[in-house]
Amino acid sequence: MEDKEGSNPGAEFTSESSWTLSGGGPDSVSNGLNYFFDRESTGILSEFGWDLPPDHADEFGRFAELDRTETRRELEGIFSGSQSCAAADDQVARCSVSGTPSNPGGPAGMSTSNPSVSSSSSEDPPEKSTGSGGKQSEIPSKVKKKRQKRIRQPRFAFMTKSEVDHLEDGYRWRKYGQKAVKNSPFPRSYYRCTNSKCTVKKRVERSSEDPTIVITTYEGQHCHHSVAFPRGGLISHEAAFAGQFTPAISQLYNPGSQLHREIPPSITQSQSHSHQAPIDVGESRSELKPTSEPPTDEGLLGDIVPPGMRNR
DNA sequence: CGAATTTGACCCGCGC
DNA sequence: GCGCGGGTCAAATTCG
Repeated sequence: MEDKEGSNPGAEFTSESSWTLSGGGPDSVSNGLNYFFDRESTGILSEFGWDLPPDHADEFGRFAELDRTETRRELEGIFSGSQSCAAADDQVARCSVSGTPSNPGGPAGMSTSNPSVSSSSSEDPPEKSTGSGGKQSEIPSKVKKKRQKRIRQPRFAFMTKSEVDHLEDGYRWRKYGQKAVKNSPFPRSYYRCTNSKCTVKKRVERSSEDPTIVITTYEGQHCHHSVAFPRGGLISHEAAFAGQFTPAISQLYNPGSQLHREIPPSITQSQSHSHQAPIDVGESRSELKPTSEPPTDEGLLGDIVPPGMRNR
């Protein structure tokens, strides 16, 4: 079986190591590592709840809100056609966030407005957790209970060059499903945060195009601390994050700007991976394009604070 | 023994 | 309206 992600407590999980995606890994896969950010990814951060200065947000705010349909389609499109992503540039990946269908305010709202919004979209789903939606086996196959409508929450996908599927991100996840992915020999795994109050989910799959690339998609925001970062550290992490991020961003877009909030869920992993990058889940495949000149900052995303911590 | 994972079935939404 | 594929559930199984 596989080692459970996040199963290892923060003990050996220094904020630095855990959130560092740079290919620092002992066995980083040969090629380069690091990851790259581009406009989209930054926008995503914002969309996902990481506040970016307005100007920045605006600058990177090309993340149009997507209605559920688009969202889903884009997302699926990207994944099913992950080739596009991977193909874009074997070294580059991107991320994106999809809008929250049920949330009129849309992702944008939650992003820059206020910290507490984190729950705005990620909380409403009374749909699950309680299993409300669903038990079906317990009912006669003929009288199955209808599930509640699925409520999509903002998503944030990352492409990571890694040999392991399970990337440490400081949270504990419970696998609740696995599905074969069309056009891909690799299955997609579904995980849910083990925190009962947390509705965050994530999907993990490998790119059919490049098996070394792991695509991790997060949905929702954590409402608790990560295992890796039991408490505090927010400031420092923030600072660190901003400090490390800004350069990269400014490098590409607008110097002087800085991130204000934490980082998205997971972007980490402790094992072998050579690089990771966010994927724009909300963008159409056709728009996926490699970043012109990806920064090679190894610490680019080191020291990140998961969204969930922002509420602290 | 409790927790996590596996796995098949079922539901839902979308495209045709 | 139908079929397909994604996403989720939960019983069974495995693991610590």
